[in-house]
Amino acid sequence: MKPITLEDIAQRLNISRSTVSKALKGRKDVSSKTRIKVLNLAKELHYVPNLTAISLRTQNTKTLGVIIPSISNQFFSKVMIGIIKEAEKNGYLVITLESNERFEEEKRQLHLLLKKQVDGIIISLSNQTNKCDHIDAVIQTGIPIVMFDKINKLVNCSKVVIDDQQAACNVVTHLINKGYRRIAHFRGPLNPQNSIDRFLGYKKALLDHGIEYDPSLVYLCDNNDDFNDGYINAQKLLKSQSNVDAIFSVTDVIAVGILNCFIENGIKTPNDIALFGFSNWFMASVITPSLSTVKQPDIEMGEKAVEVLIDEIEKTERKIPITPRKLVLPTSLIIRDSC
Amino acid sequence: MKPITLEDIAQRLNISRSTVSKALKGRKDVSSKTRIKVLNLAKELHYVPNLTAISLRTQNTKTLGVIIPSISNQFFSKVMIGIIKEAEKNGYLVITLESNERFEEEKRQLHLLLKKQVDGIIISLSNQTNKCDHIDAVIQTGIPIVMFDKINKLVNCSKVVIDDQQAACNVVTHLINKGYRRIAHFRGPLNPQNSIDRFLGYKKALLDHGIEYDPSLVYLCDNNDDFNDGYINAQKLLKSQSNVDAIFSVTDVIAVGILNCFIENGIKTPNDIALFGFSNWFMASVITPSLSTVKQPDIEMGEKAVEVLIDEIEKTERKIPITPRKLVLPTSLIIRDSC
DNA sequence: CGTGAGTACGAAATCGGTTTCGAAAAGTTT
DNA sequence: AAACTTTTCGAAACCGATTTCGTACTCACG
Repeated sequence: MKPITLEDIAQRLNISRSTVSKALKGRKDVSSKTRIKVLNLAKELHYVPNLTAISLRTQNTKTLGVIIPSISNQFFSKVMIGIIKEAEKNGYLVITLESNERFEEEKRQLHLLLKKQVDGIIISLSNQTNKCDHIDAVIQTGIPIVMFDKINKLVNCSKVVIDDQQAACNVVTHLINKGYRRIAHFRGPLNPQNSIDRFLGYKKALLDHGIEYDPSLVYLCDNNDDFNDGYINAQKLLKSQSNVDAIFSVTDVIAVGILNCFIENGIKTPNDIALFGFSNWFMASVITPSLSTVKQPDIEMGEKAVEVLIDEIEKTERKIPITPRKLVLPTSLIIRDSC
Repeated sequence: MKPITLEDIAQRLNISRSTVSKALKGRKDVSSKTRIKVLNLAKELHYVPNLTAISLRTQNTKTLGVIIPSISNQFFSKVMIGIIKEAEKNGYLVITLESNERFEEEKRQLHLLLKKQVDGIIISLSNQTNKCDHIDAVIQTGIPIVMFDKINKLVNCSKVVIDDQQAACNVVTHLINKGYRRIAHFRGPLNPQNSIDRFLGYKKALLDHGIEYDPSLVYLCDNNDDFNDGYINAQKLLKSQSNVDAIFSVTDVIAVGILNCFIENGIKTPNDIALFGFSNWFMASVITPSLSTVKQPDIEMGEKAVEVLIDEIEKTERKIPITPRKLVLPTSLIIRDSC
């Protein structure tokens, strides 16, 4: 069951394979008579061009590489939907890798993708990543790379993000306007920019409203996606007797952990302590009480990242220099029963 | 920034590129003197072989294709983790596509992967898929294909599954042993085999214990992953006054929808109506009451699928005929507060 | 009828490797 | 020293396309 090649078609028609190639690509230095013969025979034999050969010749693979910290994370898997769909629409396929929040993996996988000669790369950094020499190295090679969500500000490449600081500030401002005053923050890991930004937004909102920032009200959740981190820190908060009346949680999953702890300890939400999440996880509307949260574009973020990336790939192919862009996508607050 | 080629190395050493190739591959018709010179220079220049050229010559791409119905589904994204990790371990990269539960998409994407010349394909069928001519066509081409979870029994290829019928039977048997008698089943879509099997397991358990099967106690949830389907059908159940004392739900997400409806209507679980889910969704242990469910291998299922697939790929390359296998992975019941 | 423009096609190079085969060079045996 | 084996290397074919360039041919026009 060998696939049909240009040569096969050429032989059957007693012409050269260059003519066959030109006929199929609609070049004009082929008579319409031969063109039609070629097209018909190609269809009849179910000719499918060998993409590997084309890649070797044209030096592009029509393949994109993606590295994300976690595949089973609801947000990232939604982004992947957008990436894959938009890529497919433009004739690209997507190779996915998972860094598992580890820097060394991320670095190794980046090399894998370069070796595989993908036309471009989309990446969201691991929590461990604080140096970006590996990203700079990619940029040096001339292969376009786009970062999204978990970015590093210092790297000179295109980025697709939300304004985490502004969104966080909006959340806390909303809580303050509702009358809450002792607002705790369950923050994410120390390293990632978006976790930092959400924390800074929290501080900024307090400052803007003349509320003193109290470091003892900030709880560190090392793993954004583990509700246990929320649960355990919520226990600490309850023990601390700190009179907190609201919590801004870095993610919805952490918020669910908090809520669980509150239910077990008879704390009523929002009456005793209000709660605000982040990400609009699809379960946020289902739990009791339903969780107020920040709606964050996910599929759209993937689509935009691909749009930017493909634009840069095409520019690179046409030797047009690329200038890094930063897309900031809008967020909005979803107010539910938890505050 | 052109990458280094064999030719580059050959020229600098004044030897031919065939010798360079042979030196790098450790062939024995190269003197150790030249071999060492080549290896050193290759390392010095950071030579990276061009995978596209190798693919063209060797006729394999070291790439696997995966088609799943939904990427953001917790189960499938876990399977993807296993697939990607195991593939990477064996020197393969993975292209992922999402059929979005649509037959036409699935068919089109299968063609995309063939065109891309992946070495093998892993697929979980969409809900719409009931004919498998497109799969048979792949088998005809000689490219190994492995189905997992949502399979079609009639297709003659390797499969990695759980015993849905047995697992469902175990669930309902457990409920019966606990004293429940009017057990409803919230079933999945009519088409998929696993949804059928869970339904059959439900019926079998009733039969085994002399409980009459009552079709009016079966509720159809067209979308496994939409808790609203559970919510709405739970409302119907409450209106029907059917005295149900337990529900076996086709998925945990549906079960959460049911639970939500019960909470709103003051129905206590498990006291008024017990509840049993399926899949061990990571939230199942967090909700109140925590949900009894079936623990189903996910990452492992992905790993096994890749193991089988790569074995078949290697056999195919060595012209060894492949005989389709069926791997049935074990499941277990997790008993929590909801029953 | 000769010349120039335009048309239609193929040979060959190219992409970057792998592999076969033949030949030169070195070493071994009689 | 002749004959034979082994080692070492390179030319060339190959994988399947694309693309440049040269040539043969047709046609129109002076």
